[in-house]
Amino acid sequence: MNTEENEIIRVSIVEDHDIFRKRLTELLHFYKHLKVVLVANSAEQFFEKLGRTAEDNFPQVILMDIELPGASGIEATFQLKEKHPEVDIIMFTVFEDDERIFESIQVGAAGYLLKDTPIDDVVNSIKEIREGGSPISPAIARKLLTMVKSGNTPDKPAAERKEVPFDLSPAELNILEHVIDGKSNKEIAEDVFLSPWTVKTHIKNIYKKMHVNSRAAAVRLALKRNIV
Amino acid sequence: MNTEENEIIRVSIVEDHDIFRKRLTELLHFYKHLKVVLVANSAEQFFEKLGRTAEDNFPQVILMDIELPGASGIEATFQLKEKHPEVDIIMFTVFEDDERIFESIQVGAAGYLLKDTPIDDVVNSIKEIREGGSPISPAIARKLLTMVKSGNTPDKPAAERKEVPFDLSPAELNILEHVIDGKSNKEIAEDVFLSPWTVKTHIKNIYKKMHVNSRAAAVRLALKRNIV
DNA sequence: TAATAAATCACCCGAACGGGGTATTATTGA
DNA sequence: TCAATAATACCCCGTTCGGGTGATTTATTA
Repeated sequence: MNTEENEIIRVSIVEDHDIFRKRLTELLHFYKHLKVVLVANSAEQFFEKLGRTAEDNFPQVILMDIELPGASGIEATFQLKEKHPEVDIIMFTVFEDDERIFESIQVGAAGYLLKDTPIDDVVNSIKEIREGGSPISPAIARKLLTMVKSGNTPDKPAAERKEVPFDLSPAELNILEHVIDGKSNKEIAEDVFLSPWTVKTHIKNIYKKMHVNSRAAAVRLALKRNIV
Repeated sequence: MNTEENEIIRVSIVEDHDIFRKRLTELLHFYKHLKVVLVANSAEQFFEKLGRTAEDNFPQVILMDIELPGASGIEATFQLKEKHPEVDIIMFTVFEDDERIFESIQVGAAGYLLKDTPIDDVVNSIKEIREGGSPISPAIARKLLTMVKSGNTPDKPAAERKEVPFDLSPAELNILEHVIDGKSNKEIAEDVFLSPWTVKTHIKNIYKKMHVNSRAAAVRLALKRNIV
């Protein structure tokens, strides 16, 4: 779409495994149309460094490990996409985990590669994703096909996909449901036997966790992601 | 699963394009672990020949052209799977057609390959499908990924995705979408080039039609009923 | 046990919301 | 053609919301 032949693509690597991260960084340095602008070993460090990054050095493509200590790569991807939807994210994993593929797609990752993908393919994927593509390892593609066949799709059954995103507390989850029902804080307070102030506090915390700032947005997100 | 190293796999080809069919047949003959037991140029001929096939010569894997004259390859796959669910079917196509991918999967095809797939990959796919895999061309895998991302899944039939309850006017529908996006009246007004007062009036009318009295409730109803 | 985190309650403020009106134009359709 | 119906715009008023700040209590766990 927007890639000139010799444009330099700014790449970022988020990976906790020291050796893997170093080797990958070194390898990418051999490709002169790529520039590794930011390397982090955790989501926290990534965001911390990102905050100190100048606009013209902002990463365009991020290779994100799906298994990160602390905030997972999926959570990090979600947060990043909220703020910077224009950034392309490729998830990296050693696993062919069903759930995580869909989760990654849902939070906005466009690509999904196994860690043993040959470096040339990784580099091609970076280019491809910049052009609007969705690079994906063949092994994962097959998995995906199987999932689609069995109807195990993300928008579908709530029953089969049970986990709770945004790690909302039980109380928060409960209150969120009331919000979805269109109730006011006062009404909710009466229902759950809490002070309206407390309900309000909970809702503020829910907003923070979900990265929204209104009831409508919270309802939409909650329903879209089936957390009710 | 059930493949011994030197088992001979019986393969069938259903393809109306004469030259392509012949070339493919010839190519497969070079692989001694494959045996082309049945070649047809249409679904009708295929079933006709199949009826006269002895049990011990029954095809185990079928390479089926998706674009057949008369009954399509999808229709043929459906019928064949009814009678012989144990047969593995790989759909062959020159197109990367969205609908057909899902249709093929739905009727029971396990693999989906582009016709320009290198012969070696075709042969590998035949082996793979016998082992319970789902061979798929990378280009198609990407398409599939995009489809899953956009939620354009076959399980949500196109029909029920479209209906518009509450007979909201186009303007109201438009504004409702903005509400679902969590926007304020003022923001919506700017987006749709209307006065905030007008937006408010519209929203009040939307509430009346939907029998709700808050944004959150409207969002929930709209999403539950797929108005958007 | 000491430090931390989570849950609860409280207050202020400005902005946005929802509900009740009224009025002016099209547009249409009987 | 004339009446009904949208669509548009505006006002008032009381309520609710969202954000910021901070206190107290209760697990939790390091």
